[in-house]
Amino acid sequence: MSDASSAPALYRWEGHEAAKPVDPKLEALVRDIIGKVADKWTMLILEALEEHGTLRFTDVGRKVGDISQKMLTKTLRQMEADGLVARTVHPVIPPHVDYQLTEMGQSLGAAFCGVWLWAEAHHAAIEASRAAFRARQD
Amino acid sequence: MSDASSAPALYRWEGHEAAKPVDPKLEALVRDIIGKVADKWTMLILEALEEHGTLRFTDVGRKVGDISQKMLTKTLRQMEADGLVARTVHPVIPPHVDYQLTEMGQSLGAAFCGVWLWAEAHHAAIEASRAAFRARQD
DNA sequence: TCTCATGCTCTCCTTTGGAAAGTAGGCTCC
DNA sequence: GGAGCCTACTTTCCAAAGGAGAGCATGAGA
Repeated sequence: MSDASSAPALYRWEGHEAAKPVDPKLEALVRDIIGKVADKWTMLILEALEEHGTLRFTDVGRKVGDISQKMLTKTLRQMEADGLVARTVHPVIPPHVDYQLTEMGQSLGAAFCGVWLWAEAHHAAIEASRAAFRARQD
Repeated sequence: MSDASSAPALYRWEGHEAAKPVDPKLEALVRDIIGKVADKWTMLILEALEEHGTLRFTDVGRKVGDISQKMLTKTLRQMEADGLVARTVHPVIPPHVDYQLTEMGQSLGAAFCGVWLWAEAHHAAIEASRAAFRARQD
């Protein structure tokens, strides 16, 4: 992905576009996916569904924690559109909607597993870094 | 942090609480780390530094792409505070500042590697899902 | 003297996200 | 028979996050 080899590589900040020898479509798409997927709520919902299997709307919110209904709706919709979760509506009164991970959602959950493990493994080091950084600021 | 005296914040919407056998402190901390780390810009910067080694401020911005200087500064500062990147200031004129991943940053990059691979492997399926979802909406 | 280079910082304005109230509609309880 | 109730949203209003672009410091070179 090194574009420094032959491209002038001008600043995006100044209105130019960097010439990239990589397929720009794929690049943009992967970037878009990362932008959607590397989201706090997406990760948290993914984890909740991975852990509990099938959940109803309110239960997802409960497992995730401090999420507003708006973001819960929006994120679930986005995940549904991307094929990460399956949404099953039972046409009963009162409404009953189930959410569960698709196969693709499960594979993404597996991919994120390493990040969770990393967070659990390094939280002490991170706290130490933050304290040191704070001290350094004075 | 946890508003309930002895349980993590659950059932925020209705003010109830559910018994979770997990340590709420660790839970909150890991959640905080995920909230910081599961960020579009953090991931993109991490990837840029992982791929190119040491980069200067403007180069990071160039490699990342469409990032505002404000977010670049803010995200780099956050990553520095968390011990993910090392910031080296060479006191020359004009200013010269280098950024590179710490060991911890590299390990996080490795943890995220699976997500990048996932994104590259599933982008076609995601696009198909989106198209199908869009069609379903009509 | 004037400009440039670099790593920020500041200001202004748009977009995003949170809190809470509203909605649909069959069902139960009085 | 009508007053809620239940659940999955939706809407409204407001605060916070984020983007665009200009400004700043400061010595070197033109």
